[in-house]
Order: sequence, then C-alpha cells, then structure tokens
Amino acid sequence: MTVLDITREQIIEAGRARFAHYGYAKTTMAELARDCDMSPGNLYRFFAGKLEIAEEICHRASLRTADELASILGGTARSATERLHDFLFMDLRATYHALEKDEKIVEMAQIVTAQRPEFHNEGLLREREVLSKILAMGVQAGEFLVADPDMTAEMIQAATMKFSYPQLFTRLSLEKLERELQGVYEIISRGIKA
Amino acid sequence: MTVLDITREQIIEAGRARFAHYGYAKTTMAELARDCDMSPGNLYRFFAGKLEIAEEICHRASLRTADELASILGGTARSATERLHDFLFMDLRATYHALEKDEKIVEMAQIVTAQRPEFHNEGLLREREVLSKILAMGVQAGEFLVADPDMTAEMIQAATMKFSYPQLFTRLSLEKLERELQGVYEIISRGIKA
DNA sequence: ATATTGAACGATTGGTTGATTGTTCAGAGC
DNA sequence: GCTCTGAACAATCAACCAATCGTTCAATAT
Repeated sequence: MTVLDITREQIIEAGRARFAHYGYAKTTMAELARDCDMSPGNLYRFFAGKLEIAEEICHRASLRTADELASILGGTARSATERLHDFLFMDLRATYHALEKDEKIVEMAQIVTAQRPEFHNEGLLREREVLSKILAMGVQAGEFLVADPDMTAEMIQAATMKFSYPQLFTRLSLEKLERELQGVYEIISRGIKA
Repeated sequence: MTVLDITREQIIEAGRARFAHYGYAKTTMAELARDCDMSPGNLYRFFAGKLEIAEEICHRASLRTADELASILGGTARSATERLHDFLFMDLRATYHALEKDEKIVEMAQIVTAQRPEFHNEGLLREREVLSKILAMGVQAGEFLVADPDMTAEMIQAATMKFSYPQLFTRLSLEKLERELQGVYEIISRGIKA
C-alpha cells in the first residue's frame, strides 16, 4: 500500500463519515479536504470528482455484501435449500439495516444509481453470481432441478426485487417483509426442487 | 343517471384527456372548467378538489383492469395454471401499455399514491382477490397445492412486483420483461403445483 | 331557494439574482 | 520533476419576488 493509497483511504473514510451523517448534498469538497488536511484541489489528484468518491464508497459496500453472501457458499454440512434461504434473508436484512441506521445512505445510493445506472446492475450481477453458485450446488447435490442456473438466478432475483431495496418500494416493517419473503421463498423453493 | 351525474362524467372525461396529455401539474382547474363550460368555482360542487378528480380517474382505471383480470375467471375449459399465466401477463401488458401510451399518466398515478397511500393498496387488493380465486380454482381442480390461497396470492403479488409498475422500477423493454416474467411464472407454477 | 359565477385570498410555482460550491490550473514549494 | 496549493472560473443552490393556481364565498342569475 503506497502513501498515495493511504491518502485515498483517508478520503474515502472522511467521505463515508460525512455522507452517512450529513448526506451527500450537504457535504462539501472543502470539508472533505479539511478533514484530510489538504486543499480542495488536491482531492482531484485522487478522485475525478465528488461523485466518484461516493461511487467508490458504494462500490465497496456492494463488494462487502457480496462477500458476506459468498460466505454462504462455504462449508459442506448445509443443504443448498438452506443456503438459498440464508442468501435471501441475509440480503434483506443487510440492506434493511444499512438503510435504517443512516437515512442519508439512501440519498447517496440514489444519486449514484441515477448518475451511473450501470453501477446498480453490476451490484446485482455480483450477488447473482453467488445465487447462481448456490443453485449449481443444489443441482449437483440432486436437490434442485434447474436447466440453467444463471437464468434461474436472474428469475429469483426478479421475484425478490421487492426485498432488495425495501425502503425504496414500500413502508413495510422488517417483520412484515420477512413474513412475505418467507412465503416467496417457500414457493420458489418448491418450484426448483428436484 | 341524473343531470348532476352527467356533469360529473363530463368533468372526469375532461380531466382524463388533459391529465393524460399535458399532465396533472400542468392542467389548471380553470382549463377543466372551460372544457365543461362552467366556472372554476362550480367544479367544487362536484369534486372536493383537483386531487379528487385524479383519484376518481385512477380509481376507475383500477376497477377496469380488475374487471379485465376477472374475465380470466370465466369459462370452464382452461386450467388454473393457464389462468395464472394469463393473469400475470395481462397485468404486465396492461400497465406497460398504459404507461407507454401517455408518459404523463405515471405522474398522475405517482401524485395520487403519494397523497393517498391507501389507494394503491386497495388496487392491489382488488387484483389479489382475482388471483386468490384462481388459486382456489386450482386447489379445487387438484392442480394446485396451497394451504391458504389468500396468503399465497399475497406472496405471488410480492414476487411479481417488478412487473406491476414496470417503468417505475426498471428501464427494461417489454420483451425483456416478458422473458423474465415467464421465468418467474414457471418457478411459481412449479412451486404451487399439486 | 338553488345553481352558478367570478373576484378575492392564500398557497404554490417559476424565474431571477447573488452566494456558495465543485472543479481547474498556473504557480509555489520541495 | 513531482506534489500540492489556493485563487479563479463555472456550475449549482438558495433566497427572494412576481405570477399563477387551487380554493372559497359573497354576489348574481335563474
């Protein structure tokens, strides 16, 4: 990790703190610069602009959740059905709590997805790859009967879209969302069983 | 139909035309009054306000789609599985085309649902009742195995949310949406089969 | 008496100006 | 030569005012 990388990290950390606490719009580049003991202009040696800082923060959050989800793939004891269940509920709870902790994170995410639509799709793709693997494991183990795991993963993602960004689409409580997701899971689960 | 009712219809028709063409915000009460050869003040003998006119228009549209969906229940020849397929695709196509014909209808729908959240839920409930009946028919015929059709209807509605208001959530083409819905349908279909 | 009008009122919107903020870059510092 | 600064520029935002619009109601017409 070069000294340049360290500075980058510092900027990202300052951004994460301020964006989460005060929101993207209300955070100024001058403030971020002051946090990092540098001039505003110098920020542009590390990032093309304010949006790119937010993008990097969201990107990392996306990688982190994908990583957490990927942990479901580990171990050998559990069935693919259980893994699918974990996948769906972990996803719901992760985003629900993230959006609940700091209301302002929604703002940042919305701005980034509005300005860079492909960003959102990349995140979905990363998660879908894990889902795909779970399905493939299930096929391997004779639990699932699906011709094309990649395609089925896409379908499951479409069917659980309501639970991916809960607060954006509904005002339901986590309990209600979990009840619904459980029901949707049961249908899907039976729908792909061998 | 009294003369008062006829005037009400006239106002609704004028509203439908203007809201669809110019949008809710850009339509003034004065314009609606002029369309109906009356003064702005007189509109308030028929509706509590501008929003209520839009509400009535949306309400009727909702009733109409529910009616169309209910037509799926008729006849005896077709299987419940086919009816479920028709239900989901009819719903997707109806809203997709409605929103495509006049971009401005989205605006009106958004304003009404923002101001009267219960309105949206009533529409969902109306559709869900049809879905529930389809499921009950399937159970009756031994095609489906579901313990509680009402609950399962709720779950299916949650799983197909992405296809209910297509243009609000994604920018996918109708073809792509139909491909995805077909996949989701197949999983659900297998998931509730007896 | 009832139905209707249209001017009046208050809230909202649209447009304009000045201030703030994101971004650039010539030059200072090392 | 490379890093970094901070003043300068351009884009955006916020505050203001005027115009418009939704709504009301006293007056008018039927």
